[in-house]
Amino acid sequence: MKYSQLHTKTNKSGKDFESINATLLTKAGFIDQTMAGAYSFLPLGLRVLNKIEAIVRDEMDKIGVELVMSSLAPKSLWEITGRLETVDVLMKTVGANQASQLKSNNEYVLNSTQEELITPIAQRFNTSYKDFPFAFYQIQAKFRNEARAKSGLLRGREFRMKDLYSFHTSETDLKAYYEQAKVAYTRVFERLGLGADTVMALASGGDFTKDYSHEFQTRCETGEDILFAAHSANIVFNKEVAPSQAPRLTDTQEPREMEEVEGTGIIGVEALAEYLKIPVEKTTKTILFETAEGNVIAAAVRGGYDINEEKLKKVVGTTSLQLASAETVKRVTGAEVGYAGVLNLPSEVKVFFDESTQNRINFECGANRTNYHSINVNFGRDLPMPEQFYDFKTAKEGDAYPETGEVYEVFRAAEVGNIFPLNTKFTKAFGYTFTDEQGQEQPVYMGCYGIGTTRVMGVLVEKYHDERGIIWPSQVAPFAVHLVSLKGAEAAAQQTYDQLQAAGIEVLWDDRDVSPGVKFTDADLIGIPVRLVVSMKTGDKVEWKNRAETATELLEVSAAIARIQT
RNA sequence: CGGAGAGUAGCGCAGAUGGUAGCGCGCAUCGUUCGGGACGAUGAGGCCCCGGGUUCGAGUCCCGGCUCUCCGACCA
Repeated sequence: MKYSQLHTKTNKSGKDFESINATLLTKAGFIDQTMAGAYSFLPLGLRVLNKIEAIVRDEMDKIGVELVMSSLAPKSLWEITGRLETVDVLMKTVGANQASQLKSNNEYVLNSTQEELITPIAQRFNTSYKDFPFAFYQIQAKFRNEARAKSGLLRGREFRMKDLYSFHTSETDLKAYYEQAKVAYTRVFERLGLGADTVMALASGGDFTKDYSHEFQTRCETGEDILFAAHSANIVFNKEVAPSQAPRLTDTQEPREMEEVEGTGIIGVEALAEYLKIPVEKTTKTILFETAEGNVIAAAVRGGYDINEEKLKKVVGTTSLQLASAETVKRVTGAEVGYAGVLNLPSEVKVFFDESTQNRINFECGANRTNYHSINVNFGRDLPMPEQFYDFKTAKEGDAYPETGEVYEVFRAAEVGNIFPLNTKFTKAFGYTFTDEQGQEQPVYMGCYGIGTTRVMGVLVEKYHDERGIIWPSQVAPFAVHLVSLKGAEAAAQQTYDQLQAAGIEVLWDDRDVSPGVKFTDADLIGIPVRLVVSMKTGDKVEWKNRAETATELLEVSAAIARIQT
């Protein structure tokens, strides 16, 4: 293709976005921002997206069959699963109103994922055990009304995703397929050029599943997720679920007499530690929650840590936790919010201690008295030694994996894929059962598997660029060759272009009448792997340069073609 | 959803204290250039985000919207 036929162009004096992928892809003419979180894919960008999706499609065809579902759904489908209310990023239309010319009063959903559509489709055609297992997938735009779209293609309101759904007669079969899907995903990311930096991490299944979900995460400084890797155990956790062991304290102080000290208006462990002139680790953060069952519980972590409510829920054994209201705090502790401690709480308030609170001598905690803090508190003297210490803090750098004691490697990553064992969550909602060999109705098990193809494109740019522009891995590059012709070599360029095309090589020919410098800087910005220059200097040969390198060499056109084809 | 900033030519921006809009890039024409963002000359291009208000007069001041960007919260 000739550059002049793209009808888009680079804009090197354009605005720098905060994210590298949005800046480079916009300046180089791959995408155009319509609004926050929504982008048009221009001719160059579409070519890259198509290549990414072709790789995904090729691997998915091995484990499923492709279809495409409607993006629009009636809200009734989403009411069946209850997700109309629980998915807060769901895009919903409003019904006809006085300001609208719509005759229909229907309300619609723009699907954020398509369990609500695929489950009835699967059900219609597959109700015998003989039909199982099977999987459908599609690649299509998804809509999520993110509160804040950001980071270019990494977090959009409209984005493209490959979503695959598998159906099984048993949890065992689902698990077996799930492992196959992991293998297929690993191959996809290898082929996309992200293999070396992509790991599988355990993450929260959210509303989808009580089990862990599995995320495919690519190391990336601008990624939104923080991962904790325990290499000795070959396991990686998303920060949201990482079990953690705080660095052990070796305290040799002599126990001192407990006392209450005034600290009017001092709230928060940092300020408190400074005020009391003690290390933050000696302070204790005590938070009161109300459980789904209506009980009030107290959770204590050592200063410097945050409470991870998901982890705490599992420890407490409840389905939801809500921060206790100011009134409840006052009723239970007798003090205003900010002075809750673990001493002298009413017996009906169960206290949970995080393991980070152990091995401390003379620690601090709230006095359950407004404006007062207790210091020189010791287990076994001022309050009984807890029967058990738990782990419900949010892991932080320096913490260890409890199973092995290995200090985690902590790094940022971007989520490029996510797979969930849904089990019967959706099939139950739709009453989807199959008939087994004995003629009995049995529940259908289900899994779902996503890859954000537009996000992958953003991640690729985040990882593969330099100060001059993008450096596409060849398997996803919009073209294999960027042919640059300089003044006076028009005929030779045309001939080279024809030869490349005849050889079936995807070539972008910069046929514009602009100065050499403009063409070279644009070629670097666009990032096609191989640049071939034809000029008066090169005669009947072409100059070869790899985008990622500075060295050039002069080659016969046929030799260049042969090299590209291998 | 909390906090901060912004909206002026296709793009990026400047326009104290109110007086009828400018720069760079890009675009058009001509000429000179031509291996790492060339140069000169000429020219086209504006509902200054929208709606109210104050004023003789508003891009500028006031009120109300909308949109975008950034930080944080959230993120199946």
